[in-house]
Amino acid sequence: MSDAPVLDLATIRHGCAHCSLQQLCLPAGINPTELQQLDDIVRRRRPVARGERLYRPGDALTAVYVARDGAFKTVSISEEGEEQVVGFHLPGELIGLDALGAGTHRCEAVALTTANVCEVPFDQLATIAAQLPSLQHQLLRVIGQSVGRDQDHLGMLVRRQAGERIALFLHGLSERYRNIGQSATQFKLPMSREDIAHYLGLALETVSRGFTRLQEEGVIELAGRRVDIRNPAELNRLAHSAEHEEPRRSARA
Amino acid sequence: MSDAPVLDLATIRHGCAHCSLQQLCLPAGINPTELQQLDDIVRRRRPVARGERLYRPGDALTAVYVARDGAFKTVSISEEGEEQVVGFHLPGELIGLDALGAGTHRCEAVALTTANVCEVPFDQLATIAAQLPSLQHQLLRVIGQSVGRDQDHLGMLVRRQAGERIALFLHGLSERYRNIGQSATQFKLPMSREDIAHYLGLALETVSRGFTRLQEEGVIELAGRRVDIRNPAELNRLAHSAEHEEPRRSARA
DNA sequence: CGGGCCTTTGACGCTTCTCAACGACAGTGG
DNA sequence: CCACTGTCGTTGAGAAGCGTCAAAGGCCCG
Repeated sequence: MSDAPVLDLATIRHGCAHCSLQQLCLPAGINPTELQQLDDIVRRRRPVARGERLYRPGDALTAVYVARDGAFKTVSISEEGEEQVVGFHLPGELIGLDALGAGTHRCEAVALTTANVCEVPFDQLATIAAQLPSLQHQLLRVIGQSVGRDQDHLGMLVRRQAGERIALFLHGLSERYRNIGQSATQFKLPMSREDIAHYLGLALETVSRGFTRLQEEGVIELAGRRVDIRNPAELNRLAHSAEHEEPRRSARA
Repeated sequence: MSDAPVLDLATIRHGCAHCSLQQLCLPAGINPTELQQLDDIVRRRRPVARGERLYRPGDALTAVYVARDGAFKTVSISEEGEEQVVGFHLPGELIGLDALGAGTHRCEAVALTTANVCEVPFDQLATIAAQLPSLQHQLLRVIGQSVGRDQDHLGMLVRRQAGERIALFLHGLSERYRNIGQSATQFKLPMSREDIAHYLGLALETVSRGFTRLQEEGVIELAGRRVDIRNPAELNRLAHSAEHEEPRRSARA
């Protein structure tokens, strides 16, 4: 009783003011006194276990969520029971916006790893956002960024072939890790090949083959879910230009 | 000079209070006195010609737009110059949210037909939304609906084959026309086959073949861009279940 | 009435899906 | 400590859907 896990308490006690994600999350750009108001409504939850859900399809919109660490996927289930992965969510990226339209969630949000999550009651967030222009502004910005990621996602799916989608996926993930201050070249994929397939609109075998091919070409090094990007320039090239083009002589020519 | 086109003036003078889209647009659910505040900032523009753009990629976010009639597409251009149609926008659906994240537009918004547009200066909208909780609420709702349409779009692209995507597209369009009080079974497509292809992630020839096939099966009647949905139940079935399944005996069995 | 754009249709090749089996790895229990 | 079992990932072979190229027909607008 007297000694709960040290790390958890430390994390939980720290408010937004001490959070390393502060500048990427809702608090970005709002001043200290305003921050306190936001902080007051944020609930910091105990770790969420891998596979746990923050909400399910049909649940009423009660809160939006942000992971402080770990990763989530949001999934919509088609009528035939097939999973469609709508998005992956790294620390600092808002989760739960799928309920903004109808007031109930369209997706479910599943933890891909053990994760610590901040829960922001939505009504209260809307209320104080109305009082704090900078928070309102930031809320819209964060929503907009989420829309932007969805559009990037769309861009991966339309008229791109498998290898290109996979390069784009790795490249995007790499950028997002860089953004939150982690290594952009070495990381562990929090999601399975199947999740990636359902995200990219491919068969999981195709994803696996694509990874293998990138490894054979020396672009990445794979060990299960560990990825090491050996040739970021080439990955970038594969992601942004047609694949059939022959490899360039020099990296930047 | 003294007599401008009658219809335009009539439309322009009518404020939100007299607009048939009132309940689908930003004013939904807000009271008459509040409506006036919103109305005061809305600029109603002269008709926009087919092919005209409301904004281009890189433009600063100055306003969001709603068509009162006509239709728009939002397009993002890939580095290779290929068009990707991000969305189609019917009357009452907000246009311009792609700039929420970064403050500059990612897409361009092109009129597919001659159209009348309301332009809502974004800063002013944010300001009065902070003062009017019901408007703030509705703004978030409308943004959420837009996110929802994007997710529906995503759902069309992932692991669905051509015929299914096309059925889904027609079905969704039909629903949206119904929503704005137009016929759900007979309408003129405002966009070209190529636009549809770029929206569905298919080759335009594949779209054309898909339409032809639906016509051969008696599901729709085609005459250029005029569509008549003869068998909505079957269209619905094609859109929501696997295509390979043999046709059902009765409509609801 | 002419021109250009949009749409349709055909034939062929390739990417990717499907089905199937095997291999790697981690957690579990003996 | 090791065998066991289930999940996950890899690899192979064959089929099929779709993209590509090509050409002709139709519609709208000037």
